[in-house]
Amino acid sequence: MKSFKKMLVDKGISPSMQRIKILEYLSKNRIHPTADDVYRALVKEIPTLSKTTVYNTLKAFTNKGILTALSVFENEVRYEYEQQPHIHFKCLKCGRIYDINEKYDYLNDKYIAGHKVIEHHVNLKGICKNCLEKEKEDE
Amino acid sequence: MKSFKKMLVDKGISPSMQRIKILEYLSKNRIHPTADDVYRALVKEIPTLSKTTVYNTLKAFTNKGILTALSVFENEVRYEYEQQPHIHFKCLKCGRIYDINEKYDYLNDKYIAGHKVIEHHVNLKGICKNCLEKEKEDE
DNA sequence: AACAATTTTGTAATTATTACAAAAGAGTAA
DNA sequence: TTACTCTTTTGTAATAATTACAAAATTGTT
Repeated sequence: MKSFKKMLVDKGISPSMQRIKILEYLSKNRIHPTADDVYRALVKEIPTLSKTTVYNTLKAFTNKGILTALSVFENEVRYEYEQQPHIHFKCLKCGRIYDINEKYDYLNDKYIAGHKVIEHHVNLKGICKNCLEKEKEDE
Repeated sequence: MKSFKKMLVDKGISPSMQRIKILEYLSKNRIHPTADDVYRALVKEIPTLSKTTVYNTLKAFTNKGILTALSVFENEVRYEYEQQPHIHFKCLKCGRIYDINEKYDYLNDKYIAGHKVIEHHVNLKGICKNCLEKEKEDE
């Protein structure tokens, strides 16, 4: 597996310690964290870490296509490690965001009503499996 | 056509002047406005209007299903007058949001990976027809 | 070691939104 | 009309996410 360091170099980003740690965190914690989540997790290891660094780094990674920024119905941005396009499901009860790897017809690079599509996001909202089961138990 | 006043009464919302004007604005301006857009447009007519009223009213209307709240890739909420489910397209160049009435397989009320779907949003990002044409002209 | 370029840090500012209590308005019964 | 209650609106202050920006630290190079 390609090291995070090498990955950054390949993308033309100089691999500082902070940047490597942030990338590593996103790769190992597939929980769609906010910038603040990333900061709170890493400041334990890097006590001098600054939020501005986190914001700058997440933005830079997103621009380079290393991460994807999500707006799943909330007014805070969440990030995820780049992977195959997939569906996001947000539970209205517990707030968790699930990845759903169902097939759908990607419109990326296609034209629709004359508009050129670059990104195609599918966001679902509802009650997740866990919460549905809990509801049943409570009956 | 049902009056805005009657529409509110039917939904169990007492039809104050502010509420009627806000609903009327959303109905007549299908531009996916933010709360601030609504405020700035209406404060001309209603100089005493408060932003809190706008926020409260938009939230109440959304809860009653009169409006839909969108998070189309930005960290600000936009609102639209309730209508058939449709696709949203956000232009990366001009920032405009277009409604696209293409057919797609609505997952509402269905189950996917055991999760119950209540809302299904499709958000596209790209370059809109207008901006594509302008790009061509500039060549 | 000295220098230049890059990166990180910390603080202040900005923006969207919410909390909350006082003021205003509307409806109703005496 | 007046008194009373309930609802809605208003205005201000607080919160939360994000950005701006300049100083400090780090890195690589001569």
